[in-house]
Amino acid sequence: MPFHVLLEGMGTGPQIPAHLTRISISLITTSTDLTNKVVKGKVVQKGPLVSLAPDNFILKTVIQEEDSELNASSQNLSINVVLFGELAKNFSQGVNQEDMVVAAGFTMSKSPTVRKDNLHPFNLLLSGDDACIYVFRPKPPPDDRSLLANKRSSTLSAEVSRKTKVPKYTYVRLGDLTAGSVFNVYGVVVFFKQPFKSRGTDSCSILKITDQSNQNITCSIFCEKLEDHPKIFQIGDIVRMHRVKAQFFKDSISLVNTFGFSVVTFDGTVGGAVEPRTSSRSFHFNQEDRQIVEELRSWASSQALFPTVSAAIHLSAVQPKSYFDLNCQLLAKAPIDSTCILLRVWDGTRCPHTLLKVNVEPNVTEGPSSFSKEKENIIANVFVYDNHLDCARKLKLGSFLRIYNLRANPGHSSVPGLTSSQSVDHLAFHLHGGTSYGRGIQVLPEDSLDVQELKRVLEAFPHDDMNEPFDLNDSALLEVWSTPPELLDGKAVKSSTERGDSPDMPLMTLSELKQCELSRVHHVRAQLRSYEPRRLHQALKLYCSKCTSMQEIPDEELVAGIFSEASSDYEPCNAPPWALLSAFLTDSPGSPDRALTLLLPRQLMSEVKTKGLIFLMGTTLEETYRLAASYQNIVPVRSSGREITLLDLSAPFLFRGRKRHYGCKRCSETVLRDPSAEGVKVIDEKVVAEVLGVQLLQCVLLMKLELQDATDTLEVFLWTHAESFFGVSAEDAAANQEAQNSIRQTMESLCPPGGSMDQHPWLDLFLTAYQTKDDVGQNQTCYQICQTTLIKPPPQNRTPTPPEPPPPPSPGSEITSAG
DNA sequence: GATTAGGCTTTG
Repeated sequence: MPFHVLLEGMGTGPQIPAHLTRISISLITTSTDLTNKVVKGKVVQKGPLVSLAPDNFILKTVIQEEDSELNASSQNLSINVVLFGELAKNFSQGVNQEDMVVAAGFTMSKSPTVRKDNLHPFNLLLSGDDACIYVFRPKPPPDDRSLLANKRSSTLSAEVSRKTKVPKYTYVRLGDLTAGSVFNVYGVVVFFKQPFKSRGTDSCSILKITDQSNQNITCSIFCEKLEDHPKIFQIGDIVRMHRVKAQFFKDSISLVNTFGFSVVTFDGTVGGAVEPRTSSRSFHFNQEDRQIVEELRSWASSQALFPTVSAAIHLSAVQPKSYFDLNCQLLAKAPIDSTCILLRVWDGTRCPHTLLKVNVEPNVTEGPSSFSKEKENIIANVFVYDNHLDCARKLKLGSFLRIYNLRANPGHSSVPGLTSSQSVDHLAFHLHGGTSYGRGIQVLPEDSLDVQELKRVLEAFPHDDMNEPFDLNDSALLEVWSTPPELLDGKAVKSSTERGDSPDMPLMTLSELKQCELSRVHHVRAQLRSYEPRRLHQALKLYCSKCTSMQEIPDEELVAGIFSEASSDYEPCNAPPWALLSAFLTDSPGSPDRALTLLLPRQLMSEVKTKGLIFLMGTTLEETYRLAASYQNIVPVRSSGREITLLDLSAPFLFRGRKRHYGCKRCSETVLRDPSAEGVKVIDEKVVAEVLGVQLLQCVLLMKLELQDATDTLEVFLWTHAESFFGVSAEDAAANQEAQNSIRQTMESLCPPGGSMDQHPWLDLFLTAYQTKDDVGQNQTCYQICQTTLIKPPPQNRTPTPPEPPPPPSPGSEITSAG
């Protein structure tokens, strides 16, 4: 188990093995022997958990060594730690900022961000079975002694509890409650009300729960903080509450939370994952709890306690005048008046009834003020009233919501702030004031099934380039970029731009731009002060248009490892009927004999070198590269059992000349099939990907530039328009030296190394602005270069750059580097 | 170790 919670001052429980010795972070160098070494430090920064593929995560954190007796110097006491896989997930869930941790089983790599973050020149990498994190926790209060467990990790808590004495919680059936006493209970939610502000100091949630004793018990939960309330999303959810007091009210027993109260919620779906939802920093959960949840689920499903059909429906199923729950994504919002906010949402389905259009001033709209026509047609306008305003204001654009007890209202007469007259059968949606019927809004967690389903549907909708240049969510983008720490926890907010429709877009200074509203294209003239990454290969990323994830190009070593592992695992296997198998032994010097196998699709054999494709098994990465010079398409394969399969998708699935093509691990379902399908004239990467069930990753360029004019400096991204900016495709840049040289020369001409700013040419650029928000609601504005094409001067015209800006260029296609 | 509310039969 790579992740342990240690309880301070306790002699029992997991311990750091005695053979491990601690070294100071400051002493880590390439020549340090890392065998059996650990480092200890306090978590001073914790980045978000970034999902690279299902069950493959990455997380970056910074730890700082605190005690000075170990330090040889006070230099380099803080170090970036990158965690992979399950460990990253456990860390994300179980470790908080300020926690003291010990890392073991790490490897090192050079820190690419050392110049920027001034941290240790190396990063610690924690991946694989040897990697391990120990977390120190203060001794728990007597009441919860030994009950610490890691959030959401039942196996972990089981591990911890086996080794420590656990005074068990006992749970009482709802039929056995007696007034005046405090109990721990489990129950199935049959009714709930979102938390609302009470007249006292707290918010109040009302829920009604039941269990096998068939009692319906009303619970009033008072908590000051919203996050401490039960995280109930729907009827049928299961709650576990500790320390609730039973009391009589109106001839029946009800429950109220009391001191030390805690609550954990589970989805009620039979057979679903038992994932605890809670804000508790520590709680305990073991096999017995899992069993209780599963018993309650199956009991509830046999009882017809509530309609099996969820109250949540898609917009496509909405009936006028009905009440329903809606799972949706928030695209924009605008205040209407002091009692009403407009939320613009979609769920990717088309309502059969025409949706009401609402005209709102663009300058009061948060998010894009308009979308493409097609998208507008499926966006629902939701008017949110009164007590729900507080919650609505806090919602972040892009978040996934469940809106409870929404009313589909025909006509516009009841809609405030409208001037346009619209036909009465246009539907508007209202979340009325009050909390009856569970009315309210919940933000759905990203990992919920509802959100996963929503994302699937929304991704199928054609992307709206005009308004959403960033298909990728910003937090993933920022993470790929090793962004400054202040942005690391930034949550994604929908981005927006509009094409500037004025042919004479006014030029503005950078400082004016910073004051300016979003949702516009801006025209600036500036010099390039610096850029990142300095090494071009680091600017190349792989982007999946399906799941919109962005990832690094796997490094050579990793890929070579996959090849060598695959070739050493060779077993004799059967050729599929559509291919000829041809195997021979290779005895390249210095390596043991290996079987090298060619698999030739029969139909393509005659032209295998010209337009064909071969499957290759048993070669090293280097051999594959060499062979790729002679064959049009090479798909590396391996034996698995007696079958032939593709390699792990961390490796390229296809070599085409000097180009390598990668597939998305998350979105591909690979299968080995005959590529020589009838009617295919040219076999290219798209055809091969399609046949093999691979979701092709697109090679993209991503750079960060620092601009400067007389008034200010500004950091901007160059991404979606990078290829047209350089006039070079990212794919070419990945495969061909000439293309790389061209980009490098361009960057050097815009930002001459070692030159003074006088030698940096002035650039006319169009920029789009978009916004991210951090957890405390602070706005972060980001910029991207758009619609700007670099026009290179003819080579004979290599004169020094004029210090004065060039004359204004024609719009749309922009100039300019005179250097 | 007080207080809050104690579902609902909808409405802009």
